[in-house]
Amino acid sequence: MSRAGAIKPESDHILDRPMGDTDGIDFEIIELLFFAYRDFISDPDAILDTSGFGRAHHRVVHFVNREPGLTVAALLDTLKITKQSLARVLKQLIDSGYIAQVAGPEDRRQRRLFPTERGRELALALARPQSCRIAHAMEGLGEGGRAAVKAFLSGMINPASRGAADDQDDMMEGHEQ
Amino acid sequence: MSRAGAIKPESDHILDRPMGDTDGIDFEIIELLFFAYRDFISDPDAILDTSGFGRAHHRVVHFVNREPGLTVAALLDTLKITKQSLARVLKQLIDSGYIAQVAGPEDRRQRRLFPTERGRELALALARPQSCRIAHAMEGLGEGGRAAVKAFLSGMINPASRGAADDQDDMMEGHEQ
DNA sequence: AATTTATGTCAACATAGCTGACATATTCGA
DNA sequence: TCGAATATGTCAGCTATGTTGACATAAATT
Repeated sequence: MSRAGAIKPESDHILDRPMGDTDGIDFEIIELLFFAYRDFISDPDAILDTSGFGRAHHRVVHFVNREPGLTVAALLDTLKITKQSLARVLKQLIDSGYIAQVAGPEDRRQRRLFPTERGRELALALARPQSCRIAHAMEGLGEGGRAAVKAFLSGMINPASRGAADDQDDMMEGHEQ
Repeated sequence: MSRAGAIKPESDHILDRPMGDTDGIDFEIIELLFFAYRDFISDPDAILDTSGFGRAHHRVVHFVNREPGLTVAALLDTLKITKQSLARVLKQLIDSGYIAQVAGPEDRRQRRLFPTERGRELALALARPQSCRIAHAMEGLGEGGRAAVKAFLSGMINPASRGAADDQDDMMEGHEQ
């Protein structure tokens, strides 16, 4: 038994009872998600530290490798950041030879983004430990369990922000290409 | 040459084939986690924006409410940040009356952290939409599916960093009373 | 009494977001 | 054809949140 017994709240109305699963709130899953995601990104973070890049670079390299030829606008939409924010990391990735730009074949204002071999290797190196972690977390789950995990994660995503993860259902403004 | 010109790939060896589930890497779950977590924290973010706090405050308020009376050292260990980083947000939360400090009953060097009523309300308000999102993502899953989700998330967490989420198995150095 | 521990604090710095303003090339519409 | 809209780039500065390193203080430990 730990805490909270002997301390003396002064006048400030202090609460010493833990916020538990009263109120019908699922604190267990909330915290599991927090810790799971934190450790999930710690793997690539360790690699990135050695190469001088950060998480922002990771995301860019990842999505460019997943959808070569995507436009800057599409990438901004996926990442939900501003172009000024993207510009900083994208420039570094281009200058270091991880990503290349090609003027759009039809609309030459566009800069379509492609990975170089180097960029592909980086993306794979970053994804590998994450995939291992996922495989480990999945082991012991049957087909139904794996399906449940996917359904759960999909259900956590805002319907509007369905990005590259499942890109059927690409509502109205499909003015890309 | 202010901008990178009419770009042409020429010699730079560009890849135009998507990085797919070749290589045995589970990109689908990697991306589902990315989008799920991003939308998961967008709910509290929206609330925090209106109250002048950020994600860092959210985490502090959350864990202090989950374990009233925890020490600064314990909180640092859970959050895995430096004390200087914590100090900034903790000071604001104390000054605004969301969290109170009480000298430890046995070791008076400690500052044990407790939520005020105000702090409890904030923590609940932040947790509520997240819990709703989780409930929505879980609906349609049976008992087995929910268990699979928990097992999966637990399996994603580093064994060493088991924090408040499941605190059985609180290995050796249990000098935290 | 000396040391260690728990915490606080100052200063400087890095990353990665943001807004606002403006430039340039290209496409599109009147 | 010309002017407006679009896709992108860029400059400047701000904020939030993390980092290191150095040092201060009070309380516990030896």
